Amino acid sequence: MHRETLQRYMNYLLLLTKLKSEGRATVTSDELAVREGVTGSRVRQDLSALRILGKPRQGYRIADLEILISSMLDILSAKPVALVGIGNLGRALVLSDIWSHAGFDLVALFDADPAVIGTAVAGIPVRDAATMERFIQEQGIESACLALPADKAQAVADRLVNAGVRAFWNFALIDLDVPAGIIVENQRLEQGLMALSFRIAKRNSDQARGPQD
Amino acid sequence: MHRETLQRYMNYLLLLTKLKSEGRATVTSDELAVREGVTGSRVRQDLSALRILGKPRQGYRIADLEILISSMLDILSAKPVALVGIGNLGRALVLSDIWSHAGFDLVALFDADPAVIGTAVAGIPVRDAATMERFIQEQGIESACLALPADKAQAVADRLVNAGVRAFWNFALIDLDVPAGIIVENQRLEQGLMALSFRIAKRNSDQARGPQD
DNA sequence: TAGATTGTTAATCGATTAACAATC
DNA sequence: TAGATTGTTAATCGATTAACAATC
Repeated sequence: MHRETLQRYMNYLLLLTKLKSEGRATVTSDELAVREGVTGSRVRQDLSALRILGKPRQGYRIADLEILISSMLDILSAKPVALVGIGNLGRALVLSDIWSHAGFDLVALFDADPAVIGTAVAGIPVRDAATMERFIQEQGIESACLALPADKAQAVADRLVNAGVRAFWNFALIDLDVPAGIIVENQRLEQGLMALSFRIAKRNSDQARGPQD
Repeated sequence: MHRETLQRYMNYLLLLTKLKSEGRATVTSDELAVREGVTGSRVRQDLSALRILGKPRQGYRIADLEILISSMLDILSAKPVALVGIGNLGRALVLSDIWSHAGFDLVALFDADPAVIGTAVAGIPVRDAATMERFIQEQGIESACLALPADKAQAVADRLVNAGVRAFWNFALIDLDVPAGIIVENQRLEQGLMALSFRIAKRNSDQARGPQD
């Protein structure tokens, strides 16, 4: 599946939650389309691909859509995940409520700093990174979030792969080198900011040229 | 410009930095293509669109590429930007080195919590959010990063727009309502994690079915 | 019933790849 | 020179839109 398509499904889900909070029970393809900047045709094809059926004159049932898109994304289950690196970013992530929304259950925190080992964040104890492999193996944890500096990420990733981790959510600005079959989802904050820079430059030059062009 | 294309330019830039650190001075379109998972043809078209010229048998000069892609993204200048919300996420962002890499200069921090007002992060003083509008106006700041809870983001965005801010990097999980011409770049951490969930589910089902399919 | 909206096929559009003469 | 690689045009491919019969 194309990344744009996946993005679209996630945006549908976001819109559905909003519509539901407004008390709506059904939604038409054109409504979703307008908010997503695409045609109703595209939406109907997306939903059709998921075997979701609507009814003429009524549209689609929001509750059905939510369940089917969620199950496609596999965010209804709760996959155990460990987070390594209890710095400011790590803490922010631990304290957020994104884990359950995205189909994960944050079960373990690790850091190498004696000052934070033994403390707890959001009720989850911070364990000594030296004990990482053993815990990961015993618990059968297959996903990990790396909230570490770039110079430490590769070494930690190597250890985690050896312990059985098969999927990473990586915040370090580095291309991790992992064996085939291991998934790395890079969260490059820098790129969001660069994209903003580009969009500002483009808007300013467009406005300078005038709207006729 | 399509979002995928913009992404590609940013990835080229990342690869160039890496190649330069390895002592390379030139790079061919096929080299960039392989690392980006695209054909040399696509790379040559991307670079051609930027009026970047290579030389047969040698490829492109890395130094030239870096400057031209950077100037297209407008990350060579230093646009002043303010950050609102000195929580864990805000601190992590302030302490990162992404601002200058992406063409921004972080010049002001704001928070409403008396406990942090008057303190400093990375040498930058945290100001009272009550004085936000005045400072933004006086300094002519046109960009802002929102590292706030979703329920406070809209109100702060409204105030900032009134004070002259015309571009937002938004971490709050909310669709900001802003006037036409104001740019909002949403950094949805949740979506990265959902994408990981989907990729894991897909890999696991692919492996279960076997590689023949 | 009448008509709004679906589900699906065909048409369009744009992005990507292929091809190859030009050239360093 | 010979040949690797560019720059660019044509071909292909896939995503998006348009169209419309089916239907609730």
